[in-house]
Amino acid sequence: MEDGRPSSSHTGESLLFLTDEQLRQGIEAMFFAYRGFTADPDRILSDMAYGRAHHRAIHFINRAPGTTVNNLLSILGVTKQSLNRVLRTLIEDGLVESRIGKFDKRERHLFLTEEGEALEQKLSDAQRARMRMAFRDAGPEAVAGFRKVLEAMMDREMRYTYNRLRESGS
Amino acid sequence: MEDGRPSSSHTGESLLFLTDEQLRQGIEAMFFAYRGFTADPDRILSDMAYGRAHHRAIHFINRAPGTTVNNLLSILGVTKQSLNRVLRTLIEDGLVESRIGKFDKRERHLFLTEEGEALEQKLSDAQRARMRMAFRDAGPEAVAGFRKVLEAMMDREMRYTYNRLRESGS
DNA sequence: TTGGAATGTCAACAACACTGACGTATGCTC
DNA sequence: GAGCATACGTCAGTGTTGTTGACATTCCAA
Repeated sequence: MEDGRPSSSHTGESLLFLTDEQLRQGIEAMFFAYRGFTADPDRILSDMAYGRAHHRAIHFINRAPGTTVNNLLSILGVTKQSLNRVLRTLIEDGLVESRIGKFDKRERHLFLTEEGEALEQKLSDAQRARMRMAFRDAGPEAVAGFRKVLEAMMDREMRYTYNRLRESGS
Repeated sequence: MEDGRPSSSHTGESLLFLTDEQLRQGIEAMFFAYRGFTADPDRILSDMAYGRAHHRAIHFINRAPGTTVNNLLSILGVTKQSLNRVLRTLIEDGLVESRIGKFDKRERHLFLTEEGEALEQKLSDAQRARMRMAFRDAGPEAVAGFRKVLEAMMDREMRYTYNRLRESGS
């Protein structure tokens, strides 16, 4: 594969990555990589009574402290009933604190407790270690491409959310 | 972010993609992109009685026709009970055919029927359309980097499986 | 005061994963 | 041929995470 021709045809070279076979390989790469991506936190969580949904909630509460339930809902893309079940256990277990809004008292602002931050750290350490390894192995140019393709693959609203988090994060 | 220094320090530039903030953004990119990645097939499947698990089975049976149950099991990384539930419905509905092994009669070799191929086509058309768009928007160099990072993110066995499928596919 | 928004909660259900146990057919080895 | 291992299927139970639908509460705003 990789065509073999001595890189003469410009169009041939620049469109090769759009063949069905290349697209299929991209699809499979996403599938297998996502498995690796979630494997480490999943292992940690399986010992406790928590799952991937708890991880996601903890991640984004840590990322945007004081976020409202509604906001978190739109980030995670699940129903409030589904999120509520997760949030309730996290609050009961003392990992998340829910404070009534100062201005709008209907809103609940979510924060991690010290204990919650400790778990977040533990989970994200594992996940970042894998990401760091992958980034290091692949090199900076590859990482830029990785981010570019992933961003192009998101739905519009998700891309917007993603970029808002990026701005606030750094 | 982006450090601000006038790109003099080579090490600073090439290691910037390993900061915690950059790694977190990589993690979030994976999360949001995977949502987009599965969104289109999910929409199609939600109309029928099938889910993501059926899609995965159909995809890999199409990709490696005649694969055994055990082989499919190791590709998908689930238990045989979980796969069996999915396979049973697909066989009952006439999308998948299971043939007894010619040499080893304990084995079952799996194939898509015409109807199964039709659904596979429909699902992968949607998924490839998104992948094609993302690849086109990002450009060939980005695609190469995307693949490089994803491959580095896989577990070893998955990387092996992924590459074996690549060889057989093209 | 009435309407709407944000939130919480209850109930029922489905998809998809898991473990554990058991059965059947087949293949391999001694 | 006997005994063990392998490949596959199945039954039963359980857990996480998602969904709808219905309804209550609280609060803000017109």
